[in-house]
Amino acid sequence: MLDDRKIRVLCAVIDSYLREAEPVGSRTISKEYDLGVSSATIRNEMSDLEDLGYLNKPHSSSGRIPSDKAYRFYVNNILKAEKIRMDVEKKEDIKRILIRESREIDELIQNSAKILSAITNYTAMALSPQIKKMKLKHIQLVPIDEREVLVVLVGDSGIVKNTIFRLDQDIAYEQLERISNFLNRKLKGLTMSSIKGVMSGEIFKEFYDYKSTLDRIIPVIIDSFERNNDVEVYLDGVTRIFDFPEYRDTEKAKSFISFIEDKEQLLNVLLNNTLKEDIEVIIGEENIYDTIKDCSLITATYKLGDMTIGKIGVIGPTRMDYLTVISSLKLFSANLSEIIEMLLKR
Amino acid sequence: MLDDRKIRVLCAVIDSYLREAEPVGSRTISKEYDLGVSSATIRNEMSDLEDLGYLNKPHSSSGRIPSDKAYRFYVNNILKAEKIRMDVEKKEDIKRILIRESREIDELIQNSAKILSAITNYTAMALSPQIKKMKLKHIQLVPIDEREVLVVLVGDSGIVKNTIFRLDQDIAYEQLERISNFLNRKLKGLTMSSIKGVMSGEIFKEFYDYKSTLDRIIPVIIDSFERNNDVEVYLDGVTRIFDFPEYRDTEKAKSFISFIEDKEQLLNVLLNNTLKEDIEVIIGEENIYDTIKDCSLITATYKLGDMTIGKIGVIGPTRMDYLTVISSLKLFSANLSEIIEMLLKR
DNA sequence: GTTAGCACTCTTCATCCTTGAGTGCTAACT
DNA sequence: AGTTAGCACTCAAGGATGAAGAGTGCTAAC
Repeated sequence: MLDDRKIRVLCAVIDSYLREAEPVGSRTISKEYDLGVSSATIRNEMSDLEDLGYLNKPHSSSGRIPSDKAYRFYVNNILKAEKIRMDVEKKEDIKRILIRESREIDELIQNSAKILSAITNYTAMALSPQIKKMKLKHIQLVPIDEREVLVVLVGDSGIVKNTIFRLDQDIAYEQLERISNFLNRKLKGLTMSSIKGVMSGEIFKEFYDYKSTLDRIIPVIIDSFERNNDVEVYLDGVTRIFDFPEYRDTEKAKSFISFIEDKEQLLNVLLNNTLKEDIEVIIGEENIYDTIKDCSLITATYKLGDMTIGKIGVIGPTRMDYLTVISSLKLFSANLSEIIEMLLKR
Repeated sequence: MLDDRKIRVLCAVIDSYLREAEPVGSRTISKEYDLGVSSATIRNEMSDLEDLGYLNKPHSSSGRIPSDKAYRFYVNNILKAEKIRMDVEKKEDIKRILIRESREIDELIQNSAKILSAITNYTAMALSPQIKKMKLKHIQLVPIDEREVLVVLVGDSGIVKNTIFRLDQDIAYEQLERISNFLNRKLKGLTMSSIKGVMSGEIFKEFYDYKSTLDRIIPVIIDSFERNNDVEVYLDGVTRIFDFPEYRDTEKAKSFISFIEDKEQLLNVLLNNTLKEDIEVIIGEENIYDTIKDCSLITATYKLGDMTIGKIGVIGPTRMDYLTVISSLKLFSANLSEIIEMLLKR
């Protein structure tokens, strides 16, 4: 579709624009990029590229800037093909820092966002592990007093969730103990999200003696999962957006930050998409929210074993250093998965 | 020190400037505030007020704007004296909403910040209850497997803190059980912060049989308090700062948001100060951080019983609607204390 | 197909001027 | 002695103008 020279011109425009944040003229390219043709030829090529939708002009006598389509082409065809390989040394450096600074998983995720933002100079965000995907390692009912019971759920990633609930009738300590043991036997090893189905089903039949008690406790436990949408989103470097000339305008900065501050939208954006690819790049208009249609969002997943349990990503103007961001993210993706596994076996 | 007319002029300047955000001229005052004197007289008064440090001029031929000293005078002498009384109806409205929307304490605090920001149009922040001030209601050691133990601490406000720790030696279930009971007996009712002292002291003597086990467990529990500085800060309406003309400038907005985003600084500011007054007003230069020397910060406390356990506040430009903010905060302070008590007795 | 050359477009920036709001001072008034 | 009117002066804000510069698109020649 695009011949070789058009691609080289396009890449030159992108490269220049990524660095300078100014519309790129034909003369700039002919002087600074060794394409072996004159500015007039490049002018013609750029005109073609504009017709094809890869370049835009802010006004009739200005240089060109890359369109979303250009960035998409760049990411899919130029970057994917070549040179994104991991800098092993850098990876290990970061790994060392992360391990040194992080004692718990949430702290690890938060530190990752911090370092990622520092490395890339963009706003970074990271999702804490999703508890619904965890396997249950232990469940315990702890009596606090005659009327209060604490349900403690421990996941295999060491994440703990607890809920206190009150009963309208006393429960004997031994009874709780037996229910605790029973639930443990039945539920241990299941993923948190599958527990719901099991709980409402067979358990009652198998453990009929305690039906009246279970009747009261189980809804509480299920409810605790229902409400358990509290995946934490860690942000770092929010104000870096101000460093980009495209956000000099207060209105734009405001709408960006409003978006970032809205946890719900942020979760939608981070969780909505497929999780199929390890690295996902969403460019400008591809975003589902209008407020960030001039932003690009790049996310990577991290895993526990072979299960994807969380995400880490970067958001910034579409004029983004895709190469650096993507390679940084690959590195974080790998590191996080490794460190989490390590933390758990510690 | 200030005669009556000077005070009236000063109040007029403040009133006008709070509303218009523009330097106030003598003519404006003589026309819009019924002081019964001509603009020339007001001009003389304003000149005096400038000499006394209550007014400033952005440039030699502009109107005056109030200084920090003026706002301080206004808050201390004008507002304190009169008209800050609680709008009981409004208080009850808000109380109803808060109760309806909040099931847990943390949710309550977060919702409070949200509503406070919506009411005042400033950035609101709220501190979750400080766990160190809580009384311990229950402590439980839950065995997860042979080498792992979960320590669960339940505070009297229902806040739960847990830490998993690993032992280098197996512990029998019954032994844990007995330690658990023992710790409960010993520590229940103490404030979290006083536990540290007790733990490292007498316990060993009284329970010598378990010394070897306690030796390993206790440091972990203490450590969990040490690290337990994780008071949550909830923010809401961060981007409202953009609505104020004094923050049109991107640099200013950036430094404000950088400050707000830095949890550590924020905690310092919120916790550093005395807690003596129910309502605390910090104006401009009185702030300890340079980045917010053109902001005012108004905070209120909320209590559990007679113990102050948290704070809620508002931050914005020194040109702030002190009256509205202070009366709103009084109302939230009262509501929060009442609702928390209610939630706990539920 | 490529290139040089040129007319044309459009933004940016500096300069200049006008306008208007506001002050400070002085002299007259009560 | 305090108050006021009047006036000269200052300064910021806004609009108009014009030159400079970057860039394009087209044409004609290579």
